[in-house]
Amino acid sequence: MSSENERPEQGPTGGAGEQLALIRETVRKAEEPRAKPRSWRAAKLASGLPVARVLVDKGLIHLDQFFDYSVPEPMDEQAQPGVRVRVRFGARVVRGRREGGELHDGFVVARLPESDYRGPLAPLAQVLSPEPVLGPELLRLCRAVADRYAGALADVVQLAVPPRHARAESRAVPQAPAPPAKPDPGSWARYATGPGFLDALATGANPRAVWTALPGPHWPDELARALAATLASGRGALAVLPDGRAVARVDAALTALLGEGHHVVLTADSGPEERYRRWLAVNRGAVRGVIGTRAAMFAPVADLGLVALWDDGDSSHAEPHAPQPHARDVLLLRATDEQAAFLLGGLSVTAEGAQLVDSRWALPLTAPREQVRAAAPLVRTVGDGDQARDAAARAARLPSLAWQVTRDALLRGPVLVQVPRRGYVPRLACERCREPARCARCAGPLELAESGALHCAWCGRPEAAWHCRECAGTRLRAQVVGARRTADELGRAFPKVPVRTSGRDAVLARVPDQPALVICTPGAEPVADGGYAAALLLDGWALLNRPDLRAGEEALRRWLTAAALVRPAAEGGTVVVLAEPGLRPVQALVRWDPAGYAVRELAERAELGFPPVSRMASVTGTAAAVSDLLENAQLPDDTDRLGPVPVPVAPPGRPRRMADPPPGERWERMLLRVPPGSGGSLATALKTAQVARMARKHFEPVRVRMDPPDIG
DNA sequence: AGCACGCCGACT
DNA sequence: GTCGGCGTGCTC
Repeated sequence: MSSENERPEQGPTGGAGEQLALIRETVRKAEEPRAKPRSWRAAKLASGLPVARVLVDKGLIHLDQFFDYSVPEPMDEQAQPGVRVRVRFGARVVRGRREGGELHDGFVVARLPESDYRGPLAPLAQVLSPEPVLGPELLRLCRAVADRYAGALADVVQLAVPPRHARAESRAVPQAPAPPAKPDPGSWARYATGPGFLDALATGANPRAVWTALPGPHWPDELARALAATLASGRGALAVLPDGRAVARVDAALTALLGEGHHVVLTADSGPEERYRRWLAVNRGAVRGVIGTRAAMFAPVADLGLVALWDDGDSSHAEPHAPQPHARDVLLLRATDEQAAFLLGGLSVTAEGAQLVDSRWALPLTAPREQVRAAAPLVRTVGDGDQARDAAARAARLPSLAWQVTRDALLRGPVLVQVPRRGYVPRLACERCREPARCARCAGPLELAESGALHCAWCGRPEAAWHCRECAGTRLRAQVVGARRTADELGRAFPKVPVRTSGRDAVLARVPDQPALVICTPGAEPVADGGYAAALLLDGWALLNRPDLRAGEEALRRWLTAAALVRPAAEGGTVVVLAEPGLRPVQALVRWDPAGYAVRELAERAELGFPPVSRMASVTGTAAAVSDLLENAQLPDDTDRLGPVPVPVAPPGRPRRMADPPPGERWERMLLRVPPGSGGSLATALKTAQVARMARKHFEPVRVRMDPPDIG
């Protein structure tokens, strides 16, 4: 959209002099040193479509407007829709004399015969490159994502189009290979509708499925076969995975299936030039298969036939940059808009996945029960009350069952031990009565430092002599212990067994098929060649006690991820989870029924009016700013307003984040909730009100966020 | 956002 | 007279 200013047309005030400065640069660049036009319009312009509509990268992006520029004749051919350009922006009249503004980067979004802007158009300053990097299809996707998230188009474009690298552009890309042959179903045969799904992809149809993958090592190959089947139809295929290790596994599987040349990998760790080179190969249509991490969700695959997303519950699928689009939503938009097949796969199922099935938008792609039984390990639970009788088990802080399983399994292969990540360590509590340990001064939660010293997590005050307020007990209970301590203690308990760790800063991809204790935090589990003999899931208490809507779903997801690396029960594979057996996520793990869990989770959320059945938005800022925005927003009639609640300030020690109020300011947050189907109008209303606020120059900031992730 | 305009009161 | 507060409008 261009602005619709109805200002009276500016007359030819001031004559040639005032425009001269403005056109000088363009004229020089266009190598027309003699041109002396009396106005911008009079410059030698492209004859057919002399106007370029431009998305200007910086400045005013909140207003989400395009700006029209004239196209100097020498740029006519190159200034096609999608190319990067430089324009002068912010020009103004200073004492009756126009001064050219700053140079900004932008993208041509359209060429037009004329502009609806009633004023003189400035010329494009430069075509940076003739490469059409923001083609009509990608632009439409960015627009749809911006609308869905009440965000600005330019913000989304910045996520979708990688930074330019001139050297990569100058290199030719190889010719696109002929479509490969249709792959065999392989282990898809284990799923009732698996081979049929591949057939549909290969014949050019657009099936949509929510796939509950069987545990074990086969899912990367199965995902690769779905991509290959789509490529066999002559169409493009895109798969988004949560991290580089998962990408590497699918890449290896697809390369084994098709060889080189049919696909590229788009991840951050290939470096900016190489990544841009691959992205260009996709954009130019030379490669039709893409496997990548989050940013690849925007990959401009030509003639897209399939979008696939693996493990949509993983938090890395949520883009951290504004407007924080989620890969699942972006791919859903693409499947609908670009009429592609859709495959949402994972070892677990999110409530969102269950909703796609519930609404009949997608079909479930699951294996029959006997296949699940054949592939899954035996899962045993250990409740909180079980005490270790064995002295060695006590020393390792393990219940006897966990101890026995570990000892037996270590004779047959590696044992995976999943421990909570730092930061997930729950609060300390009184050993006797379980009352949470609180700071005597500010009632903040107490924390145990690595040194063993006790201090308050809010005010930082060291606590030298804690005693329980309820029962006057003096002993604390650390419900879970950190990775390092667990590693130390297990190592001492099994002195002949090597201990390996895999965590945030040093993630192991694989471990060999030999007895070893493999200690890891959730998400960093190495794959064991031949499968683990057993797994201990020690973080149940920590995962399930978080005050989060998704705590149960997330706990189950992490357990399934670890447990799926264990050998099937028939081969002795055993999983021990330390959590109360009566809890729903624990039962779902024991029965290995992630889809059933998700269905119940969805039903419960529907009943409580929670997302994803209802849609929500959060509005954060000072009380005055929040109420101003909401008063002026045309919210849907059935909007439910929850709050406001005060936004907590950043605790001392933690660096201030964007979502934290600035020091000394008090922010509050309103939650808005709408019934199913009204999410779009809620986003539109908030966006419109936000734009109006900006234009009115009320610039006390208000943060608008669709689908906020952290609702309690 | 960022910057120049203009309309007000207080000053050399 | 003239300097400078900040409220307002504009950017193709």
